[in-house]
Amino acid sequence: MPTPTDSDLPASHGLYPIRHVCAETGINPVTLRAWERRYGLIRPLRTPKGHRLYSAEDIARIRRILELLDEGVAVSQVGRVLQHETPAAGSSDRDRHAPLLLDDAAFGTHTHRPGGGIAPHVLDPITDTLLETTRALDTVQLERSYARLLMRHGWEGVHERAFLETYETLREAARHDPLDEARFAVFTAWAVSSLSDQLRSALQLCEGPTCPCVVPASGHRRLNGLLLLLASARQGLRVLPLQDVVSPAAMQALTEQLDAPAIVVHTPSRSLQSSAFEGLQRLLRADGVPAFLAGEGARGLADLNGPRPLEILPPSPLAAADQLSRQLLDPAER
Amino acid sequence: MPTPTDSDLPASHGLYPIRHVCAETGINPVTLRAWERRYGLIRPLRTPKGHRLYSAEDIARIRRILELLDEGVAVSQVGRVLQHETPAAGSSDRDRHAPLLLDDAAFGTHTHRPGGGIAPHVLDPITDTLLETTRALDTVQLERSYARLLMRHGWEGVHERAFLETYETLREAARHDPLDEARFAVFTAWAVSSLSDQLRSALQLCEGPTCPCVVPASGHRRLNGLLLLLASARQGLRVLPLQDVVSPAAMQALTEQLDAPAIVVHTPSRSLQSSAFEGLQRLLRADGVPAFLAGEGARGLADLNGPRPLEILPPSPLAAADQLSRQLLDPAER
DNA sequence: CAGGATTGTACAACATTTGTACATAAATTC
DNA sequence: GAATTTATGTACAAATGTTGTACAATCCTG
Repeated sequence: MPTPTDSDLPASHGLYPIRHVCAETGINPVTLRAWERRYGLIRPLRTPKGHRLYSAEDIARIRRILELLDEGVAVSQVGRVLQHETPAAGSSDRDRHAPLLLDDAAFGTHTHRPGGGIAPHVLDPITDTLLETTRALDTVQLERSYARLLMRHGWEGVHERAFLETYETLREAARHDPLDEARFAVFTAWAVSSLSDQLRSALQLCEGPTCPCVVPASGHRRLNGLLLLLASARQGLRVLPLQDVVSPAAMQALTEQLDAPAIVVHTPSRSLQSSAFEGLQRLLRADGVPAFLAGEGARGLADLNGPRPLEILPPSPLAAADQLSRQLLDPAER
Repeated sequence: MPTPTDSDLPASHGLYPIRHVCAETGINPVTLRAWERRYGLIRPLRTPKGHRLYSAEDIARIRRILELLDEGVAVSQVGRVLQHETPAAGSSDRDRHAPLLLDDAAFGTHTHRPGGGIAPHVLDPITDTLLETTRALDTVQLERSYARLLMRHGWEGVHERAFLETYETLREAARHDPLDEARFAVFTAWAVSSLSDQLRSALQLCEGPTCPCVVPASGHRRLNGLLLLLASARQGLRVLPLQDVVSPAAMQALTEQLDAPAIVVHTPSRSLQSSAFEGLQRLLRADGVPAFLAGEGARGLADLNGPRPLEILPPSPLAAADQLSRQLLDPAER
């Protein structure tokens, strides 16, 4: 067994003690340890007694860190950058340079990997991307992927079809595999939050009369409702989102108070507690401003006869939004 | 349609502190902050402690702003121009740069609104403001008011008490008056959306292991759950929000896949369909990583004996988040 | 020209970041 | 076994940031 040469490096193993690394890079050992402790920037191997052993890659990584620092990146953020620079490196590497504690297991390698998992290729390529990214269960990654898709294909391009298609595909897959169920849950949560967010932004730019919209609070129609709201708001229609559990009385009061020109009601899921469902029926049957019926089940609700004018919107959220805004917005302002 | 630059978004995912941005662009940090405060020209990300982090895009945007200023455009108008220039690129971006706050305009210490105050002053003044604003049923205004409160009292100041107090007050009022029910619905919808949005932003800065959190999908505990998630994320804990309808199997799969150090379960509403409720019980009874129980009813769930370690969190969402992050995050000098 | 809004900057009071120092214990080297 | 190096935890301090408030110089506008 060759003893490590005294003065210099045990280069035979390619592993260097901290003193060598510091001499090489000019960093104070204390700093190097602080980086490791605080940000997990480098995670050297250890001797059985705990002494650090840096590999050549570690040193290269440190050099890269110095570059980034020089560039002005905050030390606390360097880790994130590096993580994105070396996404596909072997998972062992990833473990080693993870932030402080353990790290997440998978994260979206997301290079077009047609050999991949769940999705057959009949699907829209956009859907494919979304699905692929969702597999990693990393919402931040999902966010990025989504932003990129938006940039490439435009809002309509992504939401015309792919968005709901992704949702449905995942929903289907969720039936068979618990992990897919988890993916479905994560995607749904993210989607709802993202759409709500966009809705809020879009509404800031809307003017004109407010139009209360009753949309499903839960269930698989929820995204449809949100898409309808968002698409309408993007056209400039100032919608006011309400969940389908509001009482008819509240809706009436609201409509009056706001002097709303119309209300929109999205078909609720069948599973909705019948009390709420009946509430909606009662609302529609009551007198008042015109009501627009959205969603696949709209036709079924249109039979109610009452004094309130009812109008059926197309099943596609985007198309429905088009028609809505066409009828409710003053053409002069657009 | 060929995309002009199909190159991926920012090659550098670096996030820069304000000092670097200022050195780079020559703007006084004070000015940069004033632009943000007054016109929302750039809305950088924030570290959990509130330090600004500018992305490469942000810097590019600042350069563009300087160009416009040079062209003679008024600072106050730059936002409008930019918004027009960048039409449909991710709406979330639009939100990030939306104008929001007022400035030096001395908004009085909220003594009396000329519109006639109804709320008795036993309530927190912050609550009072929120209630007052909610009366108008205008979410955009609510947004502004909220932003102002945040500025004045800080996030904790607003959410420690006032936020939920407002919610409960409205919920109570909703029982008696349809219009108040409508207000309650509007406030809730807005609150959920706002908190979700903040959560998404906060998560972008979180590192470390992902911690799945089961929170109520609906009902009056929903905001509690969201607050817990958000407060935790603000401390740097990378939570993964899941609604309380996920199956135990999915949770197990998820936990394994992510190699999560623990799971968090917020007490569901009693009204939760018993199947889902039992699912949670089953999940808690199963073997696995430690589970933290949050919410007022946590104590009631802790009796289950199973192999999984259970720990009860304080009922206040903020306090719970504190404890959570203290136990799950690396104790390195925070 | 007076009164008001715009807009860049200054300052105070306080919090965070981050490199480094120190004390103590343990390992390594000679 | 003495001298040196390292690990770990705690602690600091200087630089940097943050918010709220204030103010002066401009620029409008009637």
